[in-house]
Amino acid sequence: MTVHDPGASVARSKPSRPTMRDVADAAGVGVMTVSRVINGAVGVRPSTAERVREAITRLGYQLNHAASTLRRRHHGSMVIALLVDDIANPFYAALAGAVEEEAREHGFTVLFGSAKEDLQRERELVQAFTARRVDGLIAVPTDTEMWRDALTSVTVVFVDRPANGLPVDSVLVDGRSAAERGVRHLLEHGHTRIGYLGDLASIWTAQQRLQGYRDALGEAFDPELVQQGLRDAASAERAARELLGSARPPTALFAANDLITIGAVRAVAECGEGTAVVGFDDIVLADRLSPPLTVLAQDPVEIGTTAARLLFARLDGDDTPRREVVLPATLVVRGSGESRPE
Amino acid sequence: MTVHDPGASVARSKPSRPTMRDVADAAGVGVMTVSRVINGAVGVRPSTAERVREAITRLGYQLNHAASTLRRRHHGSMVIALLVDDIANPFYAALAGAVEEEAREHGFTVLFGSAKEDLQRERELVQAFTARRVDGLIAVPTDTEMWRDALTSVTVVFVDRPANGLPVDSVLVDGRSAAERGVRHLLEHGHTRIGYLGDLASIWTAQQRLQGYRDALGEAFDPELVQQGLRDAASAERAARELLGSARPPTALFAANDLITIGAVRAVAECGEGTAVVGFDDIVLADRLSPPLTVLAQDPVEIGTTAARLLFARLDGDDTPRREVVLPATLVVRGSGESRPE
DNA sequence: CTGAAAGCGCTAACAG
DNA sequence: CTGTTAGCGCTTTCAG
Repeated sequence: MTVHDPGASVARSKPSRPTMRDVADAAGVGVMTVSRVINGAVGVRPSTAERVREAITRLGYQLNHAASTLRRRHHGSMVIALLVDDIANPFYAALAGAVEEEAREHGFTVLFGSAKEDLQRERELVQAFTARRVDGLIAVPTDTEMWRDALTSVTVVFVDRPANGLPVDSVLVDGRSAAERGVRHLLEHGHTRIGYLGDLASIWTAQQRLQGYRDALGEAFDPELVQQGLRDAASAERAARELLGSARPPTALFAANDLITIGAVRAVAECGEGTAVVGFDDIVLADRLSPPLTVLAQDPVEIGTTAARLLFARLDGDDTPRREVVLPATLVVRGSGESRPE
Repeated sequence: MTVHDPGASVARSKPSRPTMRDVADAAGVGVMTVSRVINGAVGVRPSTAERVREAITRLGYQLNHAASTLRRRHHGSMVIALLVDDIANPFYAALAGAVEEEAREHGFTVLFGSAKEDLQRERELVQAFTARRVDGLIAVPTDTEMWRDALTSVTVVFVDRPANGLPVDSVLVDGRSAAERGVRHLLEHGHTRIGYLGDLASIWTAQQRLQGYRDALGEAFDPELVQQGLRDAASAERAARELLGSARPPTALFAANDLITIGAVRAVAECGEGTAVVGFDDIVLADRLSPPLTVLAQDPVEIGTTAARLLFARLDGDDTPRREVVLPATLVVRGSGESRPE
């Protein structure tokens, strides 16, 4: 025989929660009265409302949101979903915080998922979100094509990747211009051999940034200085070491995102003393590194806020033509990009 | 008259999605057959199943998860929620990533919310989560008391704060010991006047870390060197500057979390040259600061994974007595904590 | 192997 | 001001 100590044992097999019927019975009223009290008691006698409220707290009743939205057709689930590459990346974490804040102001709760640049996983997440009938979806899409179906059932806003003709709002950053600006900055300081460290070539932002790099270099572009497919700081560090250890090493490095910049900084510190670095995305304490890190800073909070506002405007009935908001990334000069080659 | 270009205009007023009835009619079968096909067709003739599947894809049907869990009592919503202080904080972002990973392996989707140390907000979030009938909840609780009700309806795991007698599993970090270890490290390098920079005194982890600081100092404890209530890097920097600018400034600083450490590093760099620093929580590129930052590193991924595993074990039926897992924070010696006072 | 009826918890649409 | 009836989309139960 097993003895359970209710105080020390974790409550299992949760008792089935009280329903509206239970509350109605306890208060001696009909279910509709309870429903009315819960949804902002209009047209309920104060004394009755009070009795109902008392029964609610006494029974510990809580509205079943799923059941309620099942019946009222027009009112949505009041949930939006956020689909990013990886929530653990500080950039997306900051974006998520901004989206949550905006959602909260509209009374929405937020689901999230990290696709990790995996198509299968992205599909599963979108599937899970739509099955849960989210009212809106803010996403960093990997494969634009698979989104066709999803669009028919949920309002979507893309972030970081263009709509490709799909009827969706999108929030982008002009990474091409920014990268060009960053590489030009290095050229202006006398560098001619500038290494490029980038993420997967399949990612739109990676393509844009590489394009900016090429545009700045023009004739001087040398494919031997380009390393792509870098998904984390460790692989970026390896790639940077490789470039720095080659026969004719670059005198400067352009790192195409935050994780890659971290790897580049490590590599330069350990085997590329004096190599200039310009990174895409700002990093915490970048100003306290030695040398202080020159970066092209995106504003994840602004991106998230903008995307969320576009989404909620749509949910509030805005049916104007689709919009594409392009935000800038600004060059923050701190030191690492201003050293001249020997 | 308004002309809508369906290609360029954002799809509004989503057409009501096809139901199981629609699929059944389209396939010329009853709804139950459709239901059976969707939930792993056992006992359905292959040819019939095929016709149903065809209708499903043709109509673009998607199961309404809310409706389905409404009827089947025992099967839950397959959603868990994560309640943290602030998802934008890299520490919680990493934790969230770990929780999501674990959830995905169990087929669960994750809701999240940031309470931002605001009781009202925490209550609203818990309310929203339970109304959505989440099966589980991983939370960094602000006010342990308000959780009593929630516990009756959902399985909860606490992170970063103790259960206080509530029947909940919890995952903690021994911040007292870690802080004591960190401060002792400074004492061993000759520091006697060590400033303390901490978060709100109401937060359990902040209390623990302050206690560790006091334990290490013993008789030498001086309340004048203690600054609390620091909620972000900016306020931490101000507080640190104040300590460093005082008549008898400390020769070392103990920063009680990641955000505070960032502020402390800034303050030291600008007006406390040579002041030793030990920070709680590791920071990206901490090893590349000058001097490299000595920290007490917690492992957010391990914390998140552990919490999620405890939760899913409970959801899978584990009804053993409640557990309290205590993880360590390890001293990582890098340089900023080893400089000796002049 | 398949379908019809009942009902999950709630709200819309009517009655009183 | 309040209650009754129907039914949201689905699964359970039970009868073919």
